[in-house]
Amino acid sequence: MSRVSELPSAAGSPRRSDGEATHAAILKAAMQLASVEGLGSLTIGRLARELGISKSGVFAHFRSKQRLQQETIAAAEAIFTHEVVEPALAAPEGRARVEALCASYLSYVERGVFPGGCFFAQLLAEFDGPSGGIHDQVVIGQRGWMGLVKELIATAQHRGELDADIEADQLAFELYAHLELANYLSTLYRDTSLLDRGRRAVASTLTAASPRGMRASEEPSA
Amino acid sequence: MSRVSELPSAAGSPRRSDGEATHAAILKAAMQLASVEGLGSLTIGRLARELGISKSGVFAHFRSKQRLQQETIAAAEAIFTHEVVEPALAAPEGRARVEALCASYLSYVERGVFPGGCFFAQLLAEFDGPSGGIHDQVVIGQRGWMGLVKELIATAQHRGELDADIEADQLAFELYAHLELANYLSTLYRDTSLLDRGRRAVASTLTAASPRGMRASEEPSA
DNA sequence: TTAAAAATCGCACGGTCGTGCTAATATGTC
DNA sequence: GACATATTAGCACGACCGTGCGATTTTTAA
Repeated sequence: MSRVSELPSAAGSPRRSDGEATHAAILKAAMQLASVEGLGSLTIGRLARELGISKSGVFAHFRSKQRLQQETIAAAEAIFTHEVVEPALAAPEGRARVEALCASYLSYVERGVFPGGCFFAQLLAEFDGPSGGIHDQVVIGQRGWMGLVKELIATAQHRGELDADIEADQLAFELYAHLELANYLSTLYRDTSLLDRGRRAVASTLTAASPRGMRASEEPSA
Repeated sequence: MSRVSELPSAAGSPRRSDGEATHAAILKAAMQLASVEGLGSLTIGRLARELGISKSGVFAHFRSKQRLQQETIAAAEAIFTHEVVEPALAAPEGRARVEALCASYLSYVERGVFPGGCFFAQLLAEFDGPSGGIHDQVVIGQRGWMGLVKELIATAQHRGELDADIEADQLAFELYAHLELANYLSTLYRDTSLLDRGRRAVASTLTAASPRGMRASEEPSA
């Protein structure tokens, strides 16, 4: 579970403890840098400079730049899962869990888990062009996120807590859109209060998706 | 009106016709490249290679890379205004104009006016960090767009075509969010049918924002 | 304690970047 | 047609990029 950075390397290499620490330190710096300036401006020389080690010292840990990028994404995924997905799954199944996921995402942006806002929103915009292997990795991650949102919505619908006549895909799109733009604007303007627009948008979208007959009172607890 | 690329150069230089043509060709290629791979990977050498002219030939037209970036953004703004804003302003004032703006934006993405989707969505994500002068230019452009959406909404509210109790800023945020995500996803998956999610999201948001008493029938013409 | 191997460094390579400088060439004006 | 000058090419520079290689240092297991 906690062994994240094990892409297919595995076998004949007993890692040394100091090496593992450096490896982790590099990935941490890489995630911060990439979340602010994008994976594209993630540079081996720059990481080395910032960490006070040599370029070769950094390079030796990933034997190509692509590998460094992949591991950075994987490490960020682990953090995202821990900071956003797991807290939401702790909420009771159904509509509450949908709300928890949205709240959890906005809080993750607000707390500055990554200094440049949501790590994956950055990726989404950066690799919309077919830029090789990274593009596919981004698509897979995106699909997973969208799938999760949709799944939680569908469950809420089965429980009668959201209008079952609304396509889950469509509702997922709308919630996702609010989360993303809240992230972008709050990052661009460096103003976390903009996240409240996202919160209100999520709330009003969910209100509009309440099952028929449960309307008229706009909010359950306002 | 059509003289776009006149940043403060103006005075003592009567441009020659061939030079002006090259200048325009460079900007065209620059916009295409930047919309697909971002302003960051806009490179003088690469532009030269693609256009079959020398690096110095490109460089001479903008006397710094920053200037090239600024002019590229300015040129893209002109196209955006022509392709999105002006058609919307041709629609009758009020709610219709709000709908026209959203439709016009999504159509602009769909038609592939820029090969990498919306030029400014790319910028929004790329310069969320404080990366110098370009950042400010992006903020200004963003503010202008958001202001336009908000203004059209406010007008529709004054005319009683949208619920005046909803904050115009909030409604603008929600519509904008749908447009942006539709752009991102359709670009990422290279599937323009994803834009229909945006269209439906816009429609349902506007329906939910209809003035009180005009509800119950979900769509005016469905 | 010693030996194997992992971690790190220093150095070098070819490539591309942005940017100057000078020289050749094309255009538009008188 | 000639002259001024805008345009473009050619070349060089220093900086940084990713990547390889050998030497050195540090950890760890026998």
